[in-house]
Amino acid sequence: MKEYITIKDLADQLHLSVGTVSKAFNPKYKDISDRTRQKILEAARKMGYVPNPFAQKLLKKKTLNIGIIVPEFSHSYFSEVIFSAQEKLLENDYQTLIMSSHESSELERKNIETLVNHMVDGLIISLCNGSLNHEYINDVIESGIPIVQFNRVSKKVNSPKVEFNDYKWAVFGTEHLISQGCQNLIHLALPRHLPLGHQRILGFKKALEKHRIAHKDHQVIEAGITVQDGEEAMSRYLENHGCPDGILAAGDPLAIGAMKILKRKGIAIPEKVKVMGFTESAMALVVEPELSSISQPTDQIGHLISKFLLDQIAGIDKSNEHYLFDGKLNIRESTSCTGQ
Amino acid sequence: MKEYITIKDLADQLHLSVGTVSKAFNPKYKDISDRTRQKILEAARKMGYVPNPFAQKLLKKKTLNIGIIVPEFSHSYFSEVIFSAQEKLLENDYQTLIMSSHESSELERKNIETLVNHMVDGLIISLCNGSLNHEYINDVIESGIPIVQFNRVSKKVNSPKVEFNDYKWAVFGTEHLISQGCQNLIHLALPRHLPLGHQRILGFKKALEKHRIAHKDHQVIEAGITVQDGEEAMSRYLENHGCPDGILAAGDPLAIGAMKILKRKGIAIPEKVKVMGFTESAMALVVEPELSSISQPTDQIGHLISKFLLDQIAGIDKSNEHYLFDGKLNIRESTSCTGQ
DNA sequence: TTGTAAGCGTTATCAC
DNA sequence: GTGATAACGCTTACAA
Repeated sequence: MKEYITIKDLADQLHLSVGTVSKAFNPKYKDISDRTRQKILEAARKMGYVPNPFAQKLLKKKTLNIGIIVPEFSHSYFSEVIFSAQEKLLENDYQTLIMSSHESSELERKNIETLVNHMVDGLIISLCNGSLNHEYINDVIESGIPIVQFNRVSKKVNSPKVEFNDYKWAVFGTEHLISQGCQNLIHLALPRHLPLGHQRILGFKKALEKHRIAHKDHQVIEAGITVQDGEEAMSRYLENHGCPDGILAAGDPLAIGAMKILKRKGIAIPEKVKVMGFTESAMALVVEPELSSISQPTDQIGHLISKFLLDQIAGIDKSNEHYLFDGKLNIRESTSCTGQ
Repeated sequence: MKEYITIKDLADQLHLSVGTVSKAFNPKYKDISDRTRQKILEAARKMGYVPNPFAQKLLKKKTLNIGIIVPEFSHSYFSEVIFSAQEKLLENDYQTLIMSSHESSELERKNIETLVNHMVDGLIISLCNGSLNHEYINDVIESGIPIVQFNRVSKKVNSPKVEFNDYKWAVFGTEHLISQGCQNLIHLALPRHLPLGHQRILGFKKALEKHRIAHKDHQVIEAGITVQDGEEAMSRYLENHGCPDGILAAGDPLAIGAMKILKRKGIAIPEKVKVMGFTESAMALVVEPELSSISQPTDQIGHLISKFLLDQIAGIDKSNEHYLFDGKLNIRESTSCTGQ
């Protein structure tokens, strides 16, 4: 066990009282001579003094910890947002406790409980697929722990929300496909209970209507999340309805799954069918042909969720905030014949 | 700010002293009647009492915090190891503080300082590329904070080490290529100062020697880490030395970069050249042809590093441990003509 | 300008 | 069996 220098050690060394030494570290105390302050700071540096954060946390009744819960962090979207949030929080002297629910509502609940038990002053959360914890989370907020939701949010939870403008960018993505000549489009959608998936569906339909392209219900397929989900949905669709000429996937993994099946069947991308991803990941540049996708400003998202949470903690109410970020359409080979 | 129930609240409520209440929660105190203990536990449950961990940490001089520093966590290898380590540590009542050095020696140093100042009881670390912190880390250990190294370790740091058996599996990987008929092999290596990269180089050479395949120095190329590094190295090699018939890349990204260039030049994989990755990532299944690679048991790695650290904290010396994990050779299309 | 002392929520050592 | 009290390291109002 490491032995740390305490304020008392410093005080003894310098023949001062602990009170005086403590004040030296806090600029708000002007009632201390510059000379003693310098002497104390100097000695502290030399002896390697660091204040005991637990004593501070105990006294101040603030944990200076923030919990972040995400459904998974193998996907780079979440690791990027986490890194950026952590950076911002650290600047404000907050430590970050990161947990993953692994898309399990139960584990999500356990994680929240762990963090709420005195560990954190606030919580940043992206709900897992099929989360049943709305009420519990509202209780947590009620009890005095502010929460910020991002990415996968629930309207039932009364907190600031940070999302991507899924509707708008689903329109843009679809319109890009249309502009490339697609007329028989499908949308590989996320599980229906994810609101962000719903917005993408609405955006897809809106674009079709705007361009007066008739469409039927079966053109929106509730596929899932993973590469495998994409494969299965694509296979099923091909069997039942033949080949579309444009696909808007609600996520890169879905798009990649679909591409696997198409390539296996010898259907040329982008000549016969154009494919568009969503929430760009590193994989977009690895598949062949390279996948057009919509990138999200993970850096800005991380900073904003931190800011909202810090505001809430400071008593500035942001619970009605609902910020929608814009992204970028990255056109690559999978949607542009000319790009070939 | 959330208001928590304290031991004092419980004591007042039950007309008992704080001392008695405290003892009720710790089974080692037998000098308390079963009836009062039950009464206390009951009341605690009802009122939602949870002990304040900061008061405990302060008193016990144990923080029950562990720091984990990795060079990046967008790569799934690290997120998997972290998740598994966190799971094991949580079982033992330890919280995890996760930080990323983003392959920067400076940020790595700052992260270590942050964690040390937050008085973590121990540190798990995978060094960044080009880390200059050996001495500082040894000082940290010297000061009484145990450290466990994994994946990217340095011999100069005196701590338990957990690695993959890079040498052995580089031999296996290379032999697989040879068994598929390759005779003109190259190795796309990691930066030279990474010991794990060095082991893979030695393994590659060993396999060639064992099978009496002549080779020259230029067949081992210090490429880097990223997809782009792989592209550049491959381009350069093709220009200067023509096309090899087998490539062992020291990482999936390098392999994928090389494949991009080969495909662009119209060189058929696996017919003309076979490509093998290392430390399998999700990308292996996304590229085309699917990439043969060597997978690592991230779960077991996470558990073992946690165990080593907990042992060190408990005073059981493991500083001379150097565990080498074995992996699995996953053969896919990129190395098997028949698989086509 | 500096020192004193109470208190944050626990645990553990003694009395009673 | 239970209660009082000191201690962990720090901050802060108040006294000197």
